Amino acid sequence: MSEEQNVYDYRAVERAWQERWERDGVYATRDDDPREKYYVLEMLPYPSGDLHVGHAKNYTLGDALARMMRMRGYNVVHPMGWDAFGLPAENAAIQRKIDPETWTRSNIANMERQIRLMGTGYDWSREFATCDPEYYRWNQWFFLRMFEQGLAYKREAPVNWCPVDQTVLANEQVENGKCWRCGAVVERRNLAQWFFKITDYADRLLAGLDRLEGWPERIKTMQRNWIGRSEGVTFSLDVENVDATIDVFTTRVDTVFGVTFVAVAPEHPAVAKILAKMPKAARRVEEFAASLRTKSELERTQLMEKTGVPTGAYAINPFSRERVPIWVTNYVLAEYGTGAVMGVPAHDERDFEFAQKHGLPIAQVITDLEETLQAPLAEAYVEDGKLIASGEYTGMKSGPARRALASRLEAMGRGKTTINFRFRDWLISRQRYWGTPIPIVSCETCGLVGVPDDQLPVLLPKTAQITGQGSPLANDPAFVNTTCPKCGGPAKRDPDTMDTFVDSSWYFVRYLDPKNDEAPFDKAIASSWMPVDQYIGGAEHAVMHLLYARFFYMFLVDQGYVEGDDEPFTRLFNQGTLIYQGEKMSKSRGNVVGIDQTVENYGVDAMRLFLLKAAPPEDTLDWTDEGIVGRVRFVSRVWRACEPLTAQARAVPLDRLPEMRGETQRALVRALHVALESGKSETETRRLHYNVTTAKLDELINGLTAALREPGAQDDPAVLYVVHALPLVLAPFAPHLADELWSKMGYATSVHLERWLEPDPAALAVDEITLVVQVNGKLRARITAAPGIGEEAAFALALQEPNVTTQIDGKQVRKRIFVPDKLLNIVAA
RNA sequence: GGGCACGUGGCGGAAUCGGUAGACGCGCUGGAUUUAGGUUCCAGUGGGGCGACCCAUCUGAGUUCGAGUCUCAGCGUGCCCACCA
Repeated sequence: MSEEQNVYDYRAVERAWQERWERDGVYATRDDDPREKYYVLEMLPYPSGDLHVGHAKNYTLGDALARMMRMRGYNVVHPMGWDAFGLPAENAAIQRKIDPETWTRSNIANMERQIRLMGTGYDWSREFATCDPEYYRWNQWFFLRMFEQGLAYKREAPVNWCPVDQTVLANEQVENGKCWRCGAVVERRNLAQWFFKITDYADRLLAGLDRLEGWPERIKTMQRNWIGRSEGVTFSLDVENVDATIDVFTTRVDTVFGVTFVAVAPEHPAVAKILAKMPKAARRVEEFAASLRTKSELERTQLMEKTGVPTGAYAINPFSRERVPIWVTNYVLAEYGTGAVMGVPAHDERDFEFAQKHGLPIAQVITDLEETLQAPLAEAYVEDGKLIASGEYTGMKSGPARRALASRLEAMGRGKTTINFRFRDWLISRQRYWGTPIPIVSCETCGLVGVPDDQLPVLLPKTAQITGQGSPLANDPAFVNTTCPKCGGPAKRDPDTMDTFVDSSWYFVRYLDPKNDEAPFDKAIASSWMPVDQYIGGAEHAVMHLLYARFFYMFLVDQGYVEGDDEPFTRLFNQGTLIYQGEKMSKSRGNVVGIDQTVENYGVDAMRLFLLKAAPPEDTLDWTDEGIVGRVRFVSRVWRACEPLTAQARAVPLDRLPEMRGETQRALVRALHVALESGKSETETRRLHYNVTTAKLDELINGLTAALREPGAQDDPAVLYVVHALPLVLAPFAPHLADELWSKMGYATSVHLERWLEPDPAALAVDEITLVVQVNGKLRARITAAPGIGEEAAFALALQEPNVTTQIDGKQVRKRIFVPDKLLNIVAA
């Protein structure tokens, strides 16, 4: 056979194996498999249209892990589906007059084709799209269960409104005051909306993080910051001559003697009562409030100076009995704490700035322990310290003073210790079409009534007009007008749809029983597979999806739908993003490298190997068109080295080490076992640094190529042993090449159903080691010795090295540090 | 402004425990094969020096027999949060 004919035809080989895997159901998973379960999951993709190599990076890592775990003897489930609801489909409908469903389904078809093209080993029998009525029916069903529990509720509140997308947004979906989707500046509006009471789970969501040892620390930190727990006290201040009290929350009650004003949000309920008694102030306060109402949250918080107007009323400090003015301000948020704060300019930066601007007194009541602080303060002193000018509490340190003052407030019946959270309930209603309809009917006599379970799903109406003007469901009388399930009278359907993050909050359980039409999933089946052992996805979901899904799953466990731990994702791996031409690869930047072209030009296995090899998976990866060439070379080298020997190789058994004639053979077999060891340890430690394992594969192929140059190599048992084993070690990373070689050896079943070889300590052992000799910590010689050489013998050998003797000549050996098989350090002076 | 992470050749990166810095790949240089180009194979490739050697992991201190790795300070980069009382 000439060299030219032995070219690896990756296009034909890869296509053939993908078809065969599909036909033979190689990646289908059974519930009754007795092996230990392992659930690998990549975050559900949104079907935007086309995959690029950034997606491929994500799926390749999950696939390599799934294949590795399967070969290590686990019953692996590795499903895939589609996060199919969402705004882009609706925007396509507005711009191109395409039905959102048609647009979405065709994107799914294309992306599924591309994922199959990548040879990723999913169990496609579990696939679904969240826009399937068979799926979103159960969103509605869970919504109703939450509604019954009071965990889903409707209330009017100031909410984030995106003027471009014409819908409200959850707090988590507002980034720097702008819409996470379109970037428009978000407005505040008072609207009646549906919420999930995620704040009921605040403590559990926090406590659970401490148990998630397999999560990146930074994601846990982000969730902790987002939840934002703070301990303090809430107490009430009387308002002079007005029948109202103002509650304030503070973490620094030790500064309470320094209160020189009270600041309230314009929306605070006490404001109206005060203005009724203060007609002179009413006009300026109302004007001020009106000027704020039209401002976006962004302008109100970030771009504006701290400002406010006095109400003319005074509050009484419960400790000092001092009268302090009540101001309406722009920097106190109605939605956080009590919507009012005690103003302590001396010890809070915001209050300091506000007091300076409005000429309010600054009363220092905390000093540093050395008492070096001089009044007047140039800036707020916000550290803990020692109380001064604080009545009977003067002289106490901040910590004890906080406890003493809190007890006193409780004794006075004026306050209590409080835990406050920064995050709010999850706003889940959207004034858009392409989502799960909220299964609630509003009846004039019965109020809000849940749609009965046997009438689910509430289907998205095909009749709705999607124009971008107003809410499509609200504008569709055929959908809205209905009868009340309770009294039968005329009623209206809720015109909103659910945030698509509801869809992705429990999909990972549905995969386990995807065809169930009597329940969202079978309890026993779901409980046997959950939790997800390894979840893989980007860090952009740290405080959205990953928080919502944890909350949702806690609810599922509480209600007994699933049994077991209430954390759904045991381990989380955050993939790094992909960089191309100096920028993050994305469709909107127009710098994407497509899957189809890459696979056509280089082959799937080369693409996978490059994505695994170029950087550790958590790092950002630079895609280079030159870099992948190295992997194409690797694939060809494997093929040229192994293919001619496939017929003979199978005769050399893999259950024991082969005959090894010399050091070349020992080194070659060792290189195989080093690669096996690397793959095993990267998987077991969950570090997943297969970039290192692929480097070991390079060394193995370099060794094999070198060994094949020696005469008689074609019949060398060590060479044939390595060739025989190679498909097994390649399988997780280059699955097509591995199966092709395996089948050429005469095996009838896929290599992916075989066991990964255990690295053999005997193969890894070396018969000589290099011992580093240092003098005073500096490298002076390397000596070759047998493993396990003793300190005295090593020292004797070291003294024969001229570089060592020169260095210690005329000095006294003070000390010797000996690390067996590694190093001898001679300390001489 | 706060928090977290990171800083190693021309480039991506390796060094999992404090113990040979730069594995492996890309690129580059030279050679063999080839009519030529490409492919493939071989050798070389951090800097300095003829040399035994010296210098080198952002900068500066420190701990240690020994520091890319630990500590402190500074500089730089990235990400997240940002009037949260």
